[in-house]
Amino acid sequence: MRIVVADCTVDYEGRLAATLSLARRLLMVKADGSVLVHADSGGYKPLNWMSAPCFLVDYGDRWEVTNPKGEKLVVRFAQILSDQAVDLGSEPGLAKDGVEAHLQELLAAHPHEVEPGLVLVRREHATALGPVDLLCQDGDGCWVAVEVKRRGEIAGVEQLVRYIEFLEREGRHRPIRGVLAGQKIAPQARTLAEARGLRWTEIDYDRLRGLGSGTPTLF
Amino acid sequence: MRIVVADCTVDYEGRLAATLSLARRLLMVKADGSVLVHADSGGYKPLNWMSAPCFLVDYGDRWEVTNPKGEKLVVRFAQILSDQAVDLGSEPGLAKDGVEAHLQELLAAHPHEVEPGLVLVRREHATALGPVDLLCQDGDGCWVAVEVKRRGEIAGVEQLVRYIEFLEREGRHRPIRGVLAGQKIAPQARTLAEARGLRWTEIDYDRLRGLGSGTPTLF
DNA sequence: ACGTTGAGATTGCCG
DNA sequence: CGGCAATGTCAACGT
Repeated sequence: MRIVVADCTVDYEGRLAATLSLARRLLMVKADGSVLVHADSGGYKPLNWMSAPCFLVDYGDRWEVTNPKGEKLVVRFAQILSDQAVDLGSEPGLAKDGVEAHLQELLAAHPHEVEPGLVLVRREHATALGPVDLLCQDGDGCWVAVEVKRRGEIAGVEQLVRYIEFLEREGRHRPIRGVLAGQKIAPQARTLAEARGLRWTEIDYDRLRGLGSGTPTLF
Repeated sequence: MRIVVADCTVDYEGRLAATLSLARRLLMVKADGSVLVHADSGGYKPLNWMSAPCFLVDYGDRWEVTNPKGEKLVVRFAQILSDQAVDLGSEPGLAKDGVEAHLQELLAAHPHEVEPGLVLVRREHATALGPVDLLCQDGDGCWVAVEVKRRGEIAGVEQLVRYIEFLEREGRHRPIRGVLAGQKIAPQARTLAEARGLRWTEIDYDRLRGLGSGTPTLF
């Protein structure tokens, strides 16, 4: 990686056009060729960047970075204050815990947390439109399709509607109704779900995690 | 800004839990307190980070970064190879051109570019499901809801369907039909739009920009 | 190879 | 201030 601190202007032309006027900034050139332009604030996103694969030509007073899609980033230097090269080696990678997959796993183990009386029949039930997260049955034998989202939004409701429509039409799981389950369900998603005749429910992830991922103890 | 190159491990606990095993990485501490952990590849996004507002305590062999929401990032150092402080000053800011807002503005000024004979009645017409980008009428007095997208995809079609349904049911704008307008309309979006009885049209942004944003000259 | 989906987002707008 | 949508997403996964 190459780390440069410099007074510069930056111009990007590609998906849109974006310009940075003269100021002091941090530039990173990663081993894969990608270029990042960072200011001293503004969160984790660079002001401007070019993602790999791309090609950098260093003219000394400016960099021209292009990629195969025809996008172009030009950095013009007024003054270079620091220019440092370091070899970082390879990255062993990031391990994550607590994403949607975990929520789905926990709800699969505890379907009654979605709705009392619910029994899991199949997880990731395949349809032509994609997999239904949890396919269940309630105490009356009615099928229940559960869509699990970390955060439930309108797109999740639409997705669930498509599954329900498909399963209704396909005929082997009738009657069927749908439930959107998530840590948070957005107000507009609630409104749309209700308008579409679907239930929604907010799940307490911490409580659920406390129940464990195995079969719950009965006594 | 403080720029550190070091062999380290990183642990994050917050919205989720994420762990990085020992490797050489670039750490940035911005003036607003935010911390970024970058590898030598992987696009513009850091492996791990903590956004401002947050608070860093430097114990020499480790950093503990916390924020008011109770999230925590811990960096443990095995070896620090470089530690550099630079003053970047303030950032004059990024100027963008060519995003969805521009396209909508231009189409509001030139609705006939969406469809000949179209007249704009209201921009950003509010409904309970969200604002309709352009509410127009055609030469026959039929209402036309126009959804503007930089890139038209399936979600845009679904969005337009919801608006049409709502406006139909609500009754004050009947009859009504819908048009999806964008610089590019994805093949799947075209298919779905047609299946749903909606029109779609691709807009030549450069040509539209040439027409200007004011009222078009008649003669 | 391409389409789909999820993600610790961030910003701006508007109610 | 909160809800909501857009963003030059990006990466992983499945067909």
